[in-house]
Amino acid sequence: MTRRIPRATVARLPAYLRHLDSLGPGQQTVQSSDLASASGVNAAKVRKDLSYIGATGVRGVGYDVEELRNLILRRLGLSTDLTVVLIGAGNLGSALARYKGFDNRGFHIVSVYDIDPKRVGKRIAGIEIRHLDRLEEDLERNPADIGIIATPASEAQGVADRLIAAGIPGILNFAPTVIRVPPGATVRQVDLATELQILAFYLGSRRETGSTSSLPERWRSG
Amino acid sequence: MTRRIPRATVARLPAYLRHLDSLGPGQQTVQSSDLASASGVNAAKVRKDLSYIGATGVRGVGYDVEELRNLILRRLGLSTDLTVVLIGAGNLGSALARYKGFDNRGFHIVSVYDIDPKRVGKRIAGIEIRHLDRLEEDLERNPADIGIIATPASEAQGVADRLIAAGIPGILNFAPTVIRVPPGATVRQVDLATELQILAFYLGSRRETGSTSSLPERWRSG
DNA sequence: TAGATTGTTAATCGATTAACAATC
DNA sequence: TAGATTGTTAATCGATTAACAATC
Repeated sequence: MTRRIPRATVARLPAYLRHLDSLGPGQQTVQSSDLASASGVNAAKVRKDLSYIGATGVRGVGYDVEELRNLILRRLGLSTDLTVVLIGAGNLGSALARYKGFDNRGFHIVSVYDIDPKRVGKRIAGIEIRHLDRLEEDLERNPADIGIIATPASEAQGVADRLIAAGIPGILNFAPTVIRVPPGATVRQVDLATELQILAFYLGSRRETGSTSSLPERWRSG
Repeated sequence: MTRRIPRATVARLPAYLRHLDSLGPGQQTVQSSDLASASGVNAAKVRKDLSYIGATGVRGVGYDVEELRNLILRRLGLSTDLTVVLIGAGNLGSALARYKGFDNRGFHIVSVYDIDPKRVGKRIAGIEIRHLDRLEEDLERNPADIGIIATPASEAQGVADRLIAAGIPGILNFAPTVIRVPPGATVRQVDLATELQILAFYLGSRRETGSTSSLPERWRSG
């Protein structure tokens, strides 16, 4: 019954969810074409994605918004809230600790760790910064679902090893380095500078081909 | 000669670059297998990627580190530094303004904008926060290459429209909403909560299949 | 020459899309 | 019934990989 869900489909489900959340309470149904234009894909792909997760719509009508929303949440494993520990209370780590988009969507940062004595003991967004030495004992008492790494690159692999040894199955890594985890654990990598570098490539090719002049009138500069 | 470089290849070039940058000055050559293990892909794929950008190695030896580094930089359009404007000096925006990884890799944030009177006039990382009303006149005087959007979702599309009308060809969007740009312009989307949601899926399937017990000994918790 | 590693082919795999029958 | 939209097939496209000849 539940076939394997392709990676590319999983990566699009949050976008569908975001669109469903943006609809007013009056909107009881949604069409594949709506979801498609709201998430920048083809309508056929939306229907295929939804069929992978076992969603069924009504021909001539569309999909029930509430039902679809619940199904996506369930399939993503978000039926219950998840707890998160954050390692690294520097510049980026502090911003992540304060970021409202996590709590809003059911990800609760329960503790923040650092090794800098100037930071340990202070609070960010109401959460006390604890010394990284406490990580294992804390996690033994209160297991968490996800670890976010916002340390310098040099520390990232070591921190990841400790998180996984302490039973954390999933890591979101913001340090600009690839980290290795054993089978069964999962990492996702977000590298901010890499995003700009990829963007630079597409600007570069645009400049070379001189495609500025092919921009529609209203978009042209000057 | 220069064939089109596949999207997936472009997305991996920054990872190769990062590995080359991590090598000591003693390392004059690098093998496809090194690059592969450092960036989590197959060695054949590395060689294919490198052949797309026109890199040539020496059979039995490998690739020249310095030459390869320069070639990747050139192909990504990073031979010269790029200028960046940042819109939104809130929590995340401020962290991005202070993020050292941008400047280090040749992306210079030249100005920061906000509409909140409590923020306008203050400084982050030495850069004065200007009122968003000034955006167009500033960009006319000093064109920029990239705009980073770190506003609330509700403002993101409007800001993107203004950036593009003012001649900015590339946007990195951190607001949790899809933004549309005309052909010729490029957007990349980074949605922090989406990353956690995708991660949650893989934890979920792990829990269901009970694969904890298949983890190698040293990784098991407890 | 012997050993090593590239460069490329060909097979495979997975994702995307057009198109249309099914059916509300 | 007529109109609309799903669900799925089949074709296409693009990315990945094993394998090995080429060659330093």
